[in-house]
Amino acid sequence: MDMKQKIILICGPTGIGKTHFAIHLAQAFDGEIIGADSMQIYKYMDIGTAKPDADECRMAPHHLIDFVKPDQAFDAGRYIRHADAAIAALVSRAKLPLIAGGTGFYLKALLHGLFRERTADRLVLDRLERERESKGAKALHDRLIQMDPEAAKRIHPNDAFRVIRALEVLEVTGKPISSHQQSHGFSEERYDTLKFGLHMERSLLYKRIDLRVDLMISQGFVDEVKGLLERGYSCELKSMQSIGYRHMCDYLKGNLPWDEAIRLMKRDTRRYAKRQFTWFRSQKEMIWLEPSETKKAEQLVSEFLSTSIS
RNA sequence: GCCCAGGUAGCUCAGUCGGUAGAGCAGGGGACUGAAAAUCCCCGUGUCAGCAGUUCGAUUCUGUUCCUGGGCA
Repeated sequence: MDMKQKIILICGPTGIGKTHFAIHLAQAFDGEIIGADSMQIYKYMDIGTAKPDADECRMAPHHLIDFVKPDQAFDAGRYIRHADAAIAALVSRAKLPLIAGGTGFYLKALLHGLFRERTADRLVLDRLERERESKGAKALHDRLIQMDPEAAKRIHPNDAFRVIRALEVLEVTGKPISSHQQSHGFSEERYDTLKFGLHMERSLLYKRIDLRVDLMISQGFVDEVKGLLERGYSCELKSMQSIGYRHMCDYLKGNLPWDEAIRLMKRDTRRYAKRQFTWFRSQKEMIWLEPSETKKAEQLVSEFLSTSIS
């Protein structure tokens, strides 16, 4: 029988201390860390994404970080392929893979796969997007009601992003997205996973977030964003529309006064952390720990590694 | 000490010609199948500062106490 590869997963909201926690386990179990973060993948975006620094990378090697240019397309499907390869490479060197990150969708995709092997059709998406601009989101949703009532029921008319995707899938594959989703159902278990979710009192986390934003500023975050613009990476890029980067763009373009830019950057980071909690809370078999409970985590990892699948 | 203006949601305030109240911001909950740090949905009970009085009924009127800000001494 084929045994699924054992991996450790560490997730939690931004700023809670995933990196530190993961490094601790990596050192304790001869492991290496594979990031699961949709923004830390980008080169030149270091301060604002809170990438692990040189010291931290020395303490434990990190993978899937800092390897994509800010204007290159990336998505969950590509993430799976890279992560699978990284896991296989670690296993071949007898290293324990520790997946650490805050992008819930990437983690879910890695653990359960996605319903189809092809990437979204950019041309079709763009055409639908233009149609939304001229006819409105409601018109697209009305069409979805006709063509895929099942999906239309689950997607809110205002969520143009998902309405467009559903129409694109229908057009490109000839099958409604709802039937793809139904037959896939995230039922596949691609790895044997021990899942840690880090949590702490909300007000405490928010204080840490506010402090971390101030720290980013003192580390030269504004210059980092200026540097990106000088390299030709515009504010319209998806990567540059992320938290912090979009706020600095607005400040540099004169759309926001400094204090307001900082205030909004902190607020939006807090809201992001809240959304991450919502995402991770709904995941099954999550072991919730405080970031300081590394001893307990070690114990659980030991037990996990000593049991074989039967 | 005196005079004036206030004390209403976590914050800034609106309002009730007497029938127990609502905006913005902050915040909370949720969704999520190849753009996910994105995208989208839902959520406002709070001794209307305390006490007493008038009234069928007071957060609203009256008195008084306390607190805050400003002015005069």
